Amino acid sequence: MREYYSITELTREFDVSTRTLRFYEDEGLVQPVRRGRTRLFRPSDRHLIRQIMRGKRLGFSINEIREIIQMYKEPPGEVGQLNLMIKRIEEKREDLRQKRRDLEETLAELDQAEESCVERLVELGVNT
Amino acid sequence: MREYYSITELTREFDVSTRTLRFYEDEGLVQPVRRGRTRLFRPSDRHLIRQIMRGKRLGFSINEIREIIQMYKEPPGEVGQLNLMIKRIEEKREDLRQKRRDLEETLAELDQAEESCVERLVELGVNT
DNA sequence: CATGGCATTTACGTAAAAGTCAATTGAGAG
DNA sequence: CTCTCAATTGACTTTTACGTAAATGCCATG
Repeated sequence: MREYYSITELTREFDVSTRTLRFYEDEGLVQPVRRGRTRLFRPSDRHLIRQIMRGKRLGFSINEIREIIQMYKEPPGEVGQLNLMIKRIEEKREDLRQKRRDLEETLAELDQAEESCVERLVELGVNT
Repeated sequence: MREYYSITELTREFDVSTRTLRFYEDEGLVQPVRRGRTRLFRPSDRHLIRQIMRGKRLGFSINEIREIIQMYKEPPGEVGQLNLMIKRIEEKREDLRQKRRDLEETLAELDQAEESCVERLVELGVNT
C-alpha cells in the first residue's frame, strides 16, 4: 500500500480535475495532509474519493455524499447518536432501494426498446 | 384510463412544481395538448413524466433523459439509424449496469455501517 | 540560473435545473 | 356581466458543482 498519492495521480485515476479534488477538500470531504503547500493524499483519502465518485454516479449531491461518508466513519459513542445514525442509515438504504427499482425498470424498458429495434431490423432484412 | 390530467393534478402526483412541468415542456420532453391556453396532459404525457422522474432519481441530466426517452419511442425505419439506436441503447445499459454496481457496493457498505452501530449499541447495552 | 513543469491561491465565470415574482388571462360561479 | 381563482407567460434569481484565468511557489535538470 502506497503511503501518498499526488493530486495529479488521483486526477488521472479518477478522471477528474485538480479543481474538483480541491473543491472536495474545501467541502471537507477529504483532508489530505500537506508538505509545505502541496497536498499529499493518503490511501484513506483515495478511498474516500472512490466513494465520492460512486455517489456522484448515483446522482447524489455533495451534501448527500457528505452524509453517506459520515455513516462510514466510526460509530458515535452515545446511544442517542447511535440510534439517530441507524435511522439515517436506514433512510439512505430506502433511498437506494428506490433507485434500484428505478434502475431495474429503466433497464427493462431499454431491453424492450432494443428488442423492438432488432425486430424491426429482422423485418427489414427479410424484405430485401 | 382518464383522458386528461390537469397540470396541478400532476404536480401533486409527482410532487413537482408547475414551473417544473412547464420547464419539461419547454425542453420538449412532454407535449400536452391545449384547450385555449391550459395544458391538458394525456396518459402518455403522464407516463413520460413518470419516466422523467425515474431518470432524475438515477441522476441523469435532462439531456440524458431526453436521449433515453427517444429510445422508448418507435424504432426508426432505416437500417443505419436502427443500428445506431441499438448501439446507443447498449451504451445506456452499460451505464445503468455501472450504476447498479455502484449501488450494490454502497448498500453493502451501509449494511456494514449499520452493523457497526448495532454492535456498538449492544456493547453499550451490556455495560450498563 | 533559467527553463519547464506541476502546484497553489484567489477570484470570477458558467451551465443546468429549477425557484420566485409580477403581470395577465381565461373560465366558470353567481 | 362581474368576480374570483387557477393557470399562463416572461423575466429575473438562485443553487450546485465545478471551470478558467492570473499570478506565483517549488524544484529538478541541463
